[in-house]
Amino acid sequence: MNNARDCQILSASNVNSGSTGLLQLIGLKAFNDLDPVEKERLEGVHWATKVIHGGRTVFDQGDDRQTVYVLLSGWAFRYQLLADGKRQILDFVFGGSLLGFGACGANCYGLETVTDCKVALLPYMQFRRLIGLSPTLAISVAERVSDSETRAHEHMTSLGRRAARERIAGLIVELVSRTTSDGLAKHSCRLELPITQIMIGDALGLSNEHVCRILGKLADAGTISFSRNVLQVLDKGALVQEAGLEAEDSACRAGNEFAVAA
Amino acid sequence: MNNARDCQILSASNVNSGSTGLLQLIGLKAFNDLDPVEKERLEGVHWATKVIHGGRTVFDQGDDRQTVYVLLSGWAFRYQLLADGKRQILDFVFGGSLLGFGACGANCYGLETVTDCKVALLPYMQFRRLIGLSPTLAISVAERVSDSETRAHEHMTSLGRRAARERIAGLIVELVSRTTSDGLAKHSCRLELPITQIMIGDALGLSNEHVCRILGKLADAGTISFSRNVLQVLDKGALVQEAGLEAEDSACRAGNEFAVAA
DNA sequence: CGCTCCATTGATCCAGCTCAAGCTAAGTGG
DNA sequence: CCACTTAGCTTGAGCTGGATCAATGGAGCG
Repeated sequence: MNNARDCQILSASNVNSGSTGLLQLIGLKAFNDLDPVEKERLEGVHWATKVIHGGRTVFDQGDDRQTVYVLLSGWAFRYQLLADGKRQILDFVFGGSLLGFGACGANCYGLETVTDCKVALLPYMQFRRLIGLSPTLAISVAERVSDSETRAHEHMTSLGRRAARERIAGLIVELVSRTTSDGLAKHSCRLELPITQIMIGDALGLSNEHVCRILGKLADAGTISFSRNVLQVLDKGALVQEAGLEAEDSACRAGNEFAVAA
Repeated sequence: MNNARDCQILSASNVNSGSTGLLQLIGLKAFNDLDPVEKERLEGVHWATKVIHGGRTVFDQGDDRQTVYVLLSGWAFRYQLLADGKRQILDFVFGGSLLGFGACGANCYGLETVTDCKVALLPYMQFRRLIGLSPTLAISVAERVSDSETRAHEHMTSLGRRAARERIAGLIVELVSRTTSDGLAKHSCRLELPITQIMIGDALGLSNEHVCRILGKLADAGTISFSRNVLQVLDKGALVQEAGLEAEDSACRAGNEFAVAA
């Protein structure tokens, strides 16, 4: 998906691969701007990397925090399960996401891969110590978490106050805008979404049957097509309108506008 | 509500009142453990404090970030509005909450006071610079945001996958456990909740009529009573069961278990 | 080839919404 | 002190969006 981005970052730098996770977190520019002391500290840490196959549970809700992951490539999702087996997908994550970090001692969500995923990882306590030594990293972490919180808030609003059709259109808009850098601008686009309708349902609080019906209706209307994991947005404007966005939310999209002018 | 806690913190310290916001953020213990350099930096910053009356909008969704607030006492809530006027309350906040912080340039939610609120505040850019100078503060911020994200995730799961009755019971359990230090333990308790049924509905994605009916049913069952802003939990066990919790979620409750052993 | 997972379509049902109306209580101004 | 207003609570009746149940049809895969 956005492996392209990873490769760029990797090829643009001459850092040893043990710092890949770090780079994903703070970005190449911030890394180059680091003061020498901090840079040395951060570079001294070796991040393990590993590939996890698709459809695997990386950790479960309730597990003790042992590891912090930075997703380098591939798709995964975070979820919570209820006693009766119902599942809520909290969000879909891909390149750059920080996973497994949190204030309390246990993970409050599970993580499952969708496609094969490359991850960088660090023992939790080591990561913890590291952010105490590097303000730049600490700020990046705060920002990552804040981004994710913002996404959670948008998602909550959809679940609580939007109809099924709006939720689905909204999710598509979100995924397109997060996975492509230019998808937002174009009238139409084509994009591989490795997720099932069941996952869409679990993310949006809908049954898979209903998701299917509504995707069908959106297709009938000529707004999108979605089959065999290939999504085509045929009419961006109509889709955004279906999502009930447009006016609002345009506010919070951009990345880190505030550089830290220390 | 938990003014008690504030007062404790204030009286236990001999710090000038300009640091109140800071103390709420990082806690008294962490403050005393600070290394001298960092402590001096943090103490050099004067936080303004101010009282905002109940029922006021502090900032709107979409407003530029200008100020970071730390809520010292009182109740408020964060919300998002849709084009058609529907409102989603993201969460209720009270003493200790960090508000208005985020990675993007504009606030993604609005903030409205419920009761009169005392807040400590700092210009956004100044706060930004400050966390760049103090890893301890940066970590606190990351943890605050992470706590809030965790709450958002729980809330999302309720909205997406739980029935109205479970959502309402769950919200009550959450509020009781967040506002009291011992309410969790007792079989029954009494507590002033300054929120309306309309707010409960907007938080849980329900109509106020439905909230009313279900509160009535929970009262009929002898689980709670709620009138004139006074909530009584009569049967804690039954309430928790109604919420469909118990097994899960016990995991993520405690505060900061990981001290930074640098 | 058979298994399993997912998508699709139809039929039925119900939780929660909407609309409507009356009630209570706290202001508020004369 | 009372009339009037306003905001929130309560209750009833009917409707509907989306769930549930059931059955069928691919499609990858061991």
